[in-house]
Amino acid sequence: MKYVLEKLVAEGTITDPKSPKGRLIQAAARLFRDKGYERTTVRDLAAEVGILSGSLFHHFKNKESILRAVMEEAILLNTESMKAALAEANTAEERVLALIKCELKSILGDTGAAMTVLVFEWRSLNEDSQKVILELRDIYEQLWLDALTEAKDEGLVVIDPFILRRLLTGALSWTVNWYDESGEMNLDQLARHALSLAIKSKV
Amino acid sequence: MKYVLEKLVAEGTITDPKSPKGRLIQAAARLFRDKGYERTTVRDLAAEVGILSGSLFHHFKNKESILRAVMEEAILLNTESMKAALAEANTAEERVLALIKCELKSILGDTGAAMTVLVFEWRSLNEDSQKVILELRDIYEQLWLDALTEAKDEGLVVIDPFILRRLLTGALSWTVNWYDESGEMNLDQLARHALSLAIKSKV
Amino acid sequence: MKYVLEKLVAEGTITDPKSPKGRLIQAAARLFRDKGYERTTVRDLAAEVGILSGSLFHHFKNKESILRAVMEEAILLNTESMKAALAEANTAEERVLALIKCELKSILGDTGAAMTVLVFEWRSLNEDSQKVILELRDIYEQLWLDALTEAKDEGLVVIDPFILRRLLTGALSWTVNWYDESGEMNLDQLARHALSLAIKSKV
Amino acid sequence: MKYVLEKLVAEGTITDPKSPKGRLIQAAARLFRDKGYERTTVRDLAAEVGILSGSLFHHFKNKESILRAVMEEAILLNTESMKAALAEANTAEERVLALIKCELKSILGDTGAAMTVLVFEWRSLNEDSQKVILELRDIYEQLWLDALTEAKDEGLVVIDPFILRRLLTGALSWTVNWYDESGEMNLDQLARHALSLAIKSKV
DNA sequence: AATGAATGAGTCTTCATTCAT
DNA sequence: TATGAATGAAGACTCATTCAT
Repeated sequence: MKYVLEKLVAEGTITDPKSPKGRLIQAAARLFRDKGYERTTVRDLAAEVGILSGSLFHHFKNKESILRAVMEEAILLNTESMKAALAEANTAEERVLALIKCELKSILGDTGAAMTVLVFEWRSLNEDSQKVILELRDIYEQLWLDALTEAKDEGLVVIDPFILRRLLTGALSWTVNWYDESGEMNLDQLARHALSLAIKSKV
Repeated sequence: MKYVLEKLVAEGTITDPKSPKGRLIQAAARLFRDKGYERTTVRDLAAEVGILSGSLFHHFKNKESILRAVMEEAILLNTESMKAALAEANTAEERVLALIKCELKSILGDTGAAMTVLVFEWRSLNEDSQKVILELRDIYEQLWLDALTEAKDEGLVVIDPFILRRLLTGALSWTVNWYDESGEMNLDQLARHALSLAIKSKV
Repeated sequence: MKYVLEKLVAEGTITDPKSPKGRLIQAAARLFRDKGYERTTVRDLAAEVGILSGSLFHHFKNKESILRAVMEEAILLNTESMKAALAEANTAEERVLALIKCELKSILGDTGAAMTVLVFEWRSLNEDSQKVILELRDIYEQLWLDALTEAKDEGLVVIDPFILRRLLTGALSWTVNWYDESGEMNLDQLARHALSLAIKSKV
Repeated sequence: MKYVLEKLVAEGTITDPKSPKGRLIQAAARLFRDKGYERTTVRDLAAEVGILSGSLFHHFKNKESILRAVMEEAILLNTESMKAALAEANTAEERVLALIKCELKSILGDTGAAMTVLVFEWRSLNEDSQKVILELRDIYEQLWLDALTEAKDEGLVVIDPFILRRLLTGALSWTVNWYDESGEMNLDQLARHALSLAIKSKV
């Protein structure tokens, strides 16, 4: 899975997380999640990576473009991760489970901060940025819709895939507010619980 | 159901929505949802109810206390509505459905803006306010837990009620982002879809 | 000495300190001294006498006129007290001592707050008010100058009465910052110390 | 005497009066004296040194810290000046005279505005700042007390040095309200008049 | 006389952004 | 690239004053 990140960095699709700019994006994701975009000052951001606020504007045009980068790179990375995971799954049910796991990982793992920001700070994006992110989001969502439609065709799912996806989106993204990875339920188990909501399988 | 609101107003538990202060709370809920708490200025709030910004501070100590009132009154009202709905349900399954309907109404109906604010602007609340709201929230959540535990005992639910509630919380609150009441699915149908995720009934 | 106050109240020269308006003036003197004129709000003033801020403006045209009343009445009262004290003194030295005592009483006694305000909040007075107070002050100061000039003529004082008065003004008014009436030095002793600075007598 | 200032600037104890920050402190002293701390806006301050109000907060955390700097630097400078003056005096009487001259210079000369502010705006300082200034003041006052005690021991002074100092403090600081350096009495003569109040010498 | 909601100008302070070095 | 002083618009909040009741 690490390959995905490396590949995207090599391609130039996303910023190397070890570069100054990459570290800034990561710090921003964390700060925006913890304090909110509006309450995070460019001074906070700069301090987090050890530069002064003025220097930030050598990397980004303005504050909003940092927010956009946070969101953009998170989606790009997670879309690619999903494709990789789907490629290794063999049945419809496996594919849905793979997507659930992948989404949970993106929400609860390294890109968690960015994913939370994606949900919570959407309004802070200007219209142009929203449009760009929305397009990326569509690609991502299409992977889900394809898998759920397949499951429906096989009788694993009873309700409309479109509605199911939306109920699942909420259920999964909300986990960030309660799931504790150091608790007794691991991420795989959580994924199976979620799957049990979505699918009537023999599990 | 209107009785619930009237009763609470009469008690003095929540502000009369037709009073200046009540209209301010409603306007604030809408504005905070649409623009975010930080991006909403006190001038915006005042303009919305036709007063000047300084006059706001006759009703509320500061901006944050408006946010708190929005959240507080929404929870109080919805808790009471839930109790009323539960009182009319006769079986465990009916009770779960009643709760789902009630929560959907609170999210998609009149208090929808306030409920969204409750989720999205939590961080803008100071610690004291958070504590107060958290206590109100506990009362509300206990109603859910009781109903789901009962359903589990009757074999209608397979996963831990605690986890189920949390998955449902996410699924239901997310509806605000996609459900269109003027579409072909009415709120009752949406509630039944959601119920089908939670419960293995003969439905 | 109480007669002086009663006489002035009876004449209508100063406000009865037991009337609402009179209590307001006294409260204002205290508040203006303790917090400063600017930092004292009309709400503070109103609260101190148990009314609401709006009601204040039935007694006084505006905040500044309260300040002016505080100063005006303090000078009027103290001027009258001085005249009474001078009338009872028989020698030049006694007269100077009488003035010192009288001024110390005005600074350290009931009108102390007002006298402090007179010194510290002078700039908060508008030009017209300043002119009015200045005229009252001139009358008061003439009493001093007459007594010191007489003492000079008798050889009790060596330096220019004008300069001496000014040095004394500072020395006496500053006592408000350090003199403690519950300490071991009483006001009479303090007055004699001050006299010893001013006069070369056989004391 | 100029050496004292230069030394303190070199040490970093006080701000260079020619630096932007130093000019701000001087302008603040003047403005605070003339209009009062509360009535002086940060815009006034900024305008006085030719910057915009926002830029002020690069030099000072807030308005109050400007007030504190005004007071702090004035005391530090005057304490040092006093030490230098004392070092050049040879008798007890000379030392008292040196202190009087020094204090008059501080009140009527370059630091006059700051010294006035020190007296008149004390209440506008927050508790912490008051504590800091009070400690500096103690050092300064000890120099006075030592000199007066010595004079008392030599029989030049009859009253308690502590009380004498306080009477003198008032007399000297009040000069700011009346002494006119362009008048016929120069500062040396004024100092001798003040000395004559304090000391029974052969003068 | 008293009330108290409303006014609206004014305050300090914050902060993204710029730019000469 | 980095700095950091300066900008200037905008924000929350305060407060003396007014006025209908």
